[in-house]
Amino acid sequence: MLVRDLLENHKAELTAAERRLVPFLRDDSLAIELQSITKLAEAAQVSTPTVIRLARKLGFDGFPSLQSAIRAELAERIKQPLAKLEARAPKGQDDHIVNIAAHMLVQNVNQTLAQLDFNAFDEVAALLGNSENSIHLIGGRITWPVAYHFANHLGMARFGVNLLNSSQSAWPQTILDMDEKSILVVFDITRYERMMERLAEISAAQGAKILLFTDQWGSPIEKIADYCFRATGEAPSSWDSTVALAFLVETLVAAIQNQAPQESANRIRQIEEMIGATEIFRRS
Amino acid sequence: MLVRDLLENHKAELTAAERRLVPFLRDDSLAIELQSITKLAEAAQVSTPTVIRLARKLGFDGFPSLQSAIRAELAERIKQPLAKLEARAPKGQDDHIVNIAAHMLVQNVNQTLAQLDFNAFDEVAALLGNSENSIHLIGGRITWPVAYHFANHLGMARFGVNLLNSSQSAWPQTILDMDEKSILVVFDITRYERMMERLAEISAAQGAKILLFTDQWGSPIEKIADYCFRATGEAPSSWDSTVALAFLVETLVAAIQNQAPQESANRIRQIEEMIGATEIFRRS
DNA sequence: AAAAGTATAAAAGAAATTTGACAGAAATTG
DNA sequence: CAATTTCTGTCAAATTTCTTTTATACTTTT
Repeated sequence: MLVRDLLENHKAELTAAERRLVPFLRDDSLAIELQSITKLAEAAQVSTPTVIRLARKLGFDGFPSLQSAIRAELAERIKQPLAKLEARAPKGQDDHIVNIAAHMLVQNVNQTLAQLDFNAFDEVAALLGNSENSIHLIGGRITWPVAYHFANHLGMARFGVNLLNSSQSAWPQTILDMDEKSILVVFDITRYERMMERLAEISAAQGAKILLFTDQWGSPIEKIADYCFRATGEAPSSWDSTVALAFLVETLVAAIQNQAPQESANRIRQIEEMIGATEIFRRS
Repeated sequence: MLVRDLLENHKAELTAAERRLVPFLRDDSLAIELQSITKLAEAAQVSTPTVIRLARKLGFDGFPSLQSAIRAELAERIKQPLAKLEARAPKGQDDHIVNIAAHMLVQNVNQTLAQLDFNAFDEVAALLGNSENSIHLIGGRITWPVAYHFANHLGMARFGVNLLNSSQSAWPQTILDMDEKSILVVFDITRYERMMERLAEISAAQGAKILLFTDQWGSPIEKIADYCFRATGEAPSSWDSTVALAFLVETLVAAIQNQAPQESANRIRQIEEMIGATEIFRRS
């Protein structure tokens, strides 16, 4: 039962001083601001014993219990930027791995969004969309497919996209080309790979901008990265999920495309034509 | 100056354990929930002295100062009545592309789950987990990274996983090897690729089982596939999202691992040891 | 091998809560 | 209107909880 409802249920028993407290318990921002019983009492112009007496009347142990109940409710309310997934496995299969995974997915994306700096996101989209900059991408053991996916779509939107090979022998010539007009996009999640850190350091020294995609723990590359996005990757297996990373990447692609819808459309038409020409693909 | 900015400014000085704390300081709901330094430390899996060191590094007296700064900011943000419910994306950014994309993601996964045959899912997991079967994977222009991702994880769980190259010159020898003990995993979304259909037909003729991952419209390969999963891929760009596909794939990996947790654990340990031996990766 | 970083645990310190006693105010009642 | 009851605030002391310090051992990195 929510604290609001408790207040409603007990309103008949409340005394004048206690009623003065009610608005302070119902207002979210005040609940956050007024951390101690003393501050709350002062704000509501009552005494601290009155606060405790009210908490007891509502059925709590004392003030801390009441306060943590309020906070838990507030946190729960703020927590859901994403709608919960609806689908369920039939017949009491609530604990089917698919449902567990779906649950984790929502959590991962929620947490990723919670940490996302929208301004940085927009800046990065602008940076990557600007074809004066050359883009180099590198992924790790697990994240390489995501880097490929990103490179694939970036390549459809613009020129100058280069996916680095996982074998380091091909790196030197790429590094040589890096300058202030270069962006190195690094995907680095646990277990963080030392060579990627080196690559980032060297590239940064050449003047390249570093854009890092990492996990909830944060790669050491964060220290030198110009932009950094963390994507939570909890999974019901021993390995980390890269779904939230893929989500970020696809959304960046969408943002870039939306920046220059006209150019984008042109380029897509050209690609489509080329696909038709090479006849690799089936119609429709 | 906001705590977020302080974190950004000091990110170069932060150590690994301190970085682990960052998401907990940036996420609103966590800031509300985690009241004491002890709970925060436990949640972020660091020690309480680490929390205090970070607080000092950011310029605060101690943990309480840091915490009240965070709460003050949060209260300020929540205060604006309009933004009350969505404290996340500030100032009417409801239509920010990230929010739209998140919305679409949920829809995609919901639709994918609604269409998912749980029995088929379990059967496929058993099939793929059985190391008597050899597995061949093929992906298309857009879906190749997902195929790679799947192959990557399957390869960590078992032997006999073979990712087919996108260039068809290498296909014949693979096709030759296919028999009743073979499984061909095909990723085929619009624009459906004719060569993949051919490959599936030939493989089926050889006796191989066909497992198809496709989009909401359904690839023509569905006709000959033994198992078929549809993953919806609406995206706020001109291209389709493969996030729901990646979700299915990762969940299958989890299901396979859960079938034989012991073997899995052994294999993982071996992999970890090998990683240590080759010294490619940084510890922890 | 040395240095930096980190966890643990115990102890000290600080802050907040709670208690209890009491007195004054307000409301109620006869 | 006076007596009574209830409510409330003040204050100080007791208690509890939380934070901070310190020292040590262990791990990781250089």
